[in-house]
Amino acid sequence: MTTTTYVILGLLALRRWSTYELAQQMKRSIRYYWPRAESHLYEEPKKLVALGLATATREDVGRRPRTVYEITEAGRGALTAWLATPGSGPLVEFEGLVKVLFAEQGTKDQLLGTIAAIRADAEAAREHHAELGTDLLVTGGPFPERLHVNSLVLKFMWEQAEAVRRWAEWAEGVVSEWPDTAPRTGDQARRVISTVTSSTVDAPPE
Amino acid sequence: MTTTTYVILGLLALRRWSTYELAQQMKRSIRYYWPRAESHLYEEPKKLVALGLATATREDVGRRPRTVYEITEAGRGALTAWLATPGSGPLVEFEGLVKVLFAEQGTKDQLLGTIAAIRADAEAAREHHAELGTDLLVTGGPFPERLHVNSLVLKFMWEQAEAVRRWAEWAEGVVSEWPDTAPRTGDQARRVISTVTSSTVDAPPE
DNA sequence: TTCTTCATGTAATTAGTTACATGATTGA
DNA sequence: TCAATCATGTAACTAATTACATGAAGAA
Repeated sequence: MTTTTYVILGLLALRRWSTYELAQQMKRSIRYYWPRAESHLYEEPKKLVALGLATATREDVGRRPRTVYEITEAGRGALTAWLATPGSGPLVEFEGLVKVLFAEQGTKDQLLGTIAAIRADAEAAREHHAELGTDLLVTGGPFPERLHVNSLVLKFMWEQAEAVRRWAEWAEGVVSEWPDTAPRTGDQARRVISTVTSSTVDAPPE
Repeated sequence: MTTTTYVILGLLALRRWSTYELAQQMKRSIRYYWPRAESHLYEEPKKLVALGLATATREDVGRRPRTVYEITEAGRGALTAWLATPGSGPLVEFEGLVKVLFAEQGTKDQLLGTIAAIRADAEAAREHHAELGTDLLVTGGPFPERLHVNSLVLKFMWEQAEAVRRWAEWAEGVVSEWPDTAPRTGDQARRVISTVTSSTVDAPPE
């Protein structure tokens, strides 16, 4: 049982889904904090069936079969048990930031390009979350009775995207004042770092 | 060549390292945005050598051999070329948030425990970044001439951790007012969501 | 001397990805 | 009726992890 398996199990606790529907639902928001390849999702629920936590039903669409999954009582028990231990904190993989770290090996334009891409990315994510929010407000979404938990998650995602966007905007300003990316004595860098170390006790900046 | 390979290559551009030193350096900060198992780092530089981007030197410590790697000119070229294309945006994997999403399948205490763990995690990360910052200010770090790029990266990491911490604090307040985690009509949730959707044009909240 | 921690890897396993394949449906 | 897209998977591959092993150095 991986976290991915429990994600499927959690969705199955809400209703029965075909695998394709599960994949679509993941696209809607979960993939932003639990990203998995679509094709992988066709494999995962089989584990649940093998463990007796879900049942699979073969249905026919034309001549073509599809599989619909349903949670069992044992499945609900396993899900509740899993919720008892706090999960791991956010794990971030950020290639763009690696490129910022080694920016002196490249040109200033390359660095500005890297930061601009980060910003565009963050803006797109923020837009997506805002649209999802609008949909939840207007239609209530597929599970209107779950708005209370959905709002917690949505707010988190939006704040994350916004934090990235703000950083990128700030970094663009800083870097654009540099003559190039060459090593230098770090007077400005010192000021930046001291805002970080001191704001641990002070109020957040900006 | 994966991003991990380029991370090693980037470090080799700064000086020669033994594999153990590379692993230690990754622990210092890079693993917060490019996390890899320590043992994996012993395999990765071999690829660089095979491609002619680095050279390996066997040295002896007692009867025991160790490998020290050095970048080649071809390696510097490959690194610069890699910096030309903007990398991918932040990829987040956050099991804790999945547990928040399915919180109605568990108890209110479980949810509060999950959020508390997220907060503790974020506070620890923030502390680590602040300590790293202090070290950079006091000693200059191993590469004082690189303070300008290091400050960009450090600020990003700190802001991320702080955003998570703020969210967790806020979520604790919200959830503690709930009677339980059961599904409900979402008046409060609606207010939360509308701050998200509207603040896309307005100023950031709080 | 013994224990612990530092230092340096190897081997086995696995979770996950990319690439591919193909039937069903719908709109032009 | 043709093309595009929706829907449903399978197969092959690989990047990365966990678990293990062991020598060196320093502390008790």
